[in-house]
Amino acid sequence: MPTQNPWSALESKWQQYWQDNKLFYAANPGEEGAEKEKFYCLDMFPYPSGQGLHVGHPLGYIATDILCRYKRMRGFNVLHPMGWDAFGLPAEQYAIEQGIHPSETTKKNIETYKKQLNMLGLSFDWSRELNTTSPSYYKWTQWIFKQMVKRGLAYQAEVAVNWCPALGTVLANDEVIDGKSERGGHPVERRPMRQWMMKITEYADRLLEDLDQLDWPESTKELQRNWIGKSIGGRVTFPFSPITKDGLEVFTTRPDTLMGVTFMVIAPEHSELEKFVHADRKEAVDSYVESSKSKSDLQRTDLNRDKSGVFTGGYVYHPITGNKIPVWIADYVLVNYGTGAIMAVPAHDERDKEFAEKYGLDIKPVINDQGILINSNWDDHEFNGLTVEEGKEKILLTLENLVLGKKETQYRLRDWIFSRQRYWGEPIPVVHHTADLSGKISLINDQDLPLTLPAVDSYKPTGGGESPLATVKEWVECRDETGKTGMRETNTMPGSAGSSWYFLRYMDPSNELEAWSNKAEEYWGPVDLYMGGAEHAVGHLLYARFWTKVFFDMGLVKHKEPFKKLVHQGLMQGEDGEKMSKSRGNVVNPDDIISEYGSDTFRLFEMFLGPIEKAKPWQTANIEGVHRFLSRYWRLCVGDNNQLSEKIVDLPELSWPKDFQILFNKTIKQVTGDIEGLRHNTAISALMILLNEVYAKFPDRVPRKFVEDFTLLLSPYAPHLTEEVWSKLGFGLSTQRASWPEFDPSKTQSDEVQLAIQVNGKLRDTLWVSREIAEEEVRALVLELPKIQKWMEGKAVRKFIYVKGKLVSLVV
RNA sequence: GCCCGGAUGGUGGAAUUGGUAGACACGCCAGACUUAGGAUCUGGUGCCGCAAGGUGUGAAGGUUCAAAUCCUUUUCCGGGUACCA
Repeated sequence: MPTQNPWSALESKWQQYWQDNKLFYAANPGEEGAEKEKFYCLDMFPYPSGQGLHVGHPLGYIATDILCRYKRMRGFNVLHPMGWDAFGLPAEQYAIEQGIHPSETTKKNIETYKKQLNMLGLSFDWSRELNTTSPSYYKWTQWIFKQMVKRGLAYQAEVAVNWCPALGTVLANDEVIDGKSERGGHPVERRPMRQWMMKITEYADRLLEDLDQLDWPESTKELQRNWIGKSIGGRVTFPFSPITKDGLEVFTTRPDTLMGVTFMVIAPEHSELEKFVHADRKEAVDSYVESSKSKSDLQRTDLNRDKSGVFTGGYVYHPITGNKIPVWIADYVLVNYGTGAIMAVPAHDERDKEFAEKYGLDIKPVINDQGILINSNWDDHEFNGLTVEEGKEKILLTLENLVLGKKETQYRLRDWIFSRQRYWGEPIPVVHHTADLSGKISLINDQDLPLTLPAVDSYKPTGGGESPLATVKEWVECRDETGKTGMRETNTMPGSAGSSWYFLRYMDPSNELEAWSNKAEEYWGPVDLYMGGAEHAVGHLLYARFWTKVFFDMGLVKHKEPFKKLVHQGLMQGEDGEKMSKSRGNVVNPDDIISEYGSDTFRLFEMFLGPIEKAKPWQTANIEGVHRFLSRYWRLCVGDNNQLSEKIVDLPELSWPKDFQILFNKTIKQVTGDIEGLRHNTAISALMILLNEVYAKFPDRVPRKFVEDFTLLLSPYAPHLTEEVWSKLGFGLSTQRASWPEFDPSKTQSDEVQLAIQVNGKLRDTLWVSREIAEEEVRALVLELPKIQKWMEGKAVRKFIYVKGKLVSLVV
């Protein structure tokens, strides 16, 4: 039989007390408390799924909660809110599986989540709770969409999209993994469709540049840099005839290799393909185009290294030499990057080389091993002897003078596909005035927002690429303000719409738009610490940065970046070291752990497992350690009669043993630094050492001052037990209203230190000395040590190294 | 393939950023108190060795008086990305 949580009654008591007394309320500008320095600490809000929380979810919440509780004690005005990201595919699929309307399942799931979070004693300001699916919230998501349209940043386009037949919707690039849907792992194909798009590419440069000023994990910044994928190079025209200036345009990052071009390759989908195809090659080209069309993206990548292509029969002319260059088509060239065509330099590009070798095309080296241009002179154009960098510069300049080239920058980043053919999302506030949806549109008036999602029975995808909303006739057909009839847009917004601005919404929980441009954002922004999973490194985190920059340009916010510091909590694996999942059967439910050990033990244990950002396996067996520690603390403070222990007496700090005074001050220093750096595992270990030492040094009488300070140090970690002890100590207010303990810097290290004595790099002895001892004195003492003399036997000291307070190293 | 990150006892992890490797815990061993203990307390615990001592941070080299930490090569694991010209 598992033991029952011995502290369950006091846990609920204090959780209630905190809520009743608004202990975690964040003061807005103008309110009492707002004159304090602000600290905005945000956890990525959860997706309330049907499964509830597993022990991995709270990891980040607990870590930030500890920091927030500490910051309040340090006198900060702390904003620590929580909300629900509930629109989108997962919620809808869950609803379809269960046969219940998504609004109902969402409501139920949120209740479960909230109950579970509250059980953990997390200090959220629930007065600011938000929900992306509530009309009062998505009213503003729709309003933002309108601003995007007005600024030309949201537009419609017929684009090749990631269409997932099984899900019946398009997916954003970051929702597609290995050619399969992130949700469910269904196959995804490319298909042209009318979509709403967000012009994130217009902000590519700023999104890239501003990364430098962010206190984010370097790996995440690098991921975003790669995703944006900026390439600097040039656009070069290979003319159709030796005398014309129009021709096949290519993008290259290596203009220095221009003289090594031996053939051209265009993508099978290239729009100017017909211009190159020679009559006797038509059949071969057509069949190649056809075969690559039938290949899905997945097949194309599966085929991987094996390149294929055919000669078109057509030629273009080299912009400098005027030589004829054959034009091929091959599907290793992508139609949606650059110009969809490349100049092939098989001598200096692996892919071109592979292709040239397969089809017997010329290979002409133009750069030697030292990175110097060779074979690159033609007439009065002399490029030989230049370095690669000089070559890029000079060749591009030459092309510019010939009107056959110019500098150009390309990005890998694509515009954000902003529509989904789904029911469970924010309706797009647009009315179409033409039947084919490709003509005039109007935006729905601000006073008519929110445009609410109709309550319908059939929210399942239609399968034909249309949103289920299209079947709701009475909703689709509408009139605009002039009385003209129109048809509402039936696509909805993607799941990442609501999460791209929610951090701003918490700053002012009122429903007024003015809330934004006012002091609230100026005061609270940006988020000081953002905690969440690394899986959002390029999706959510990039979209949120993009919108923030747009808001900045609109004058709605004063900060260009939403999240100053970012930390990813590591993955909590199952006991088997595998990812926790229902199918593996290795999911641990926090409710079970809490009912057995209590939430303080649970909090402490999750933090004690290791560094917050590291992936680590859950180990229920190890929980005993922190539970014992808390029990020892409890027994020290509270007697069997449930009153404050009689052992606790007034004993001035100066009467404590000297080494304990040192340890006491040292521990305050370390715990303080560790909390600020989110090194909760080592902070807990320091607290354990201190408590062990109290048991050793004060078996009969425990100094009251120690109990008070220790209780405060422990309070961010174990808030329930410490509140109880704090009140038993006679304090009327919560530990959250007390000041964080100070340490005496002069007492954080002892005067006596143990030196390590090494002979020829090996540890041979140790020696206790005063910290400030002179080197000469150390030398004399060391040379007299019997063990050291034994190791020196007759040898002379060649070198004597003394590192103050640390060690002595002798070379003999 | 490319780009990041990691590898320390039986286990989770420490290590003042080049200075006594293994803190703190779990587990294990021994003991104390107990009718009893899966409660509590005390001691021990990297490996080899009775000991002196040797050896040891994925592997192999190197720099240094001194390397888990810096450099080179390499293996394995995790994450990202994939023909981006």
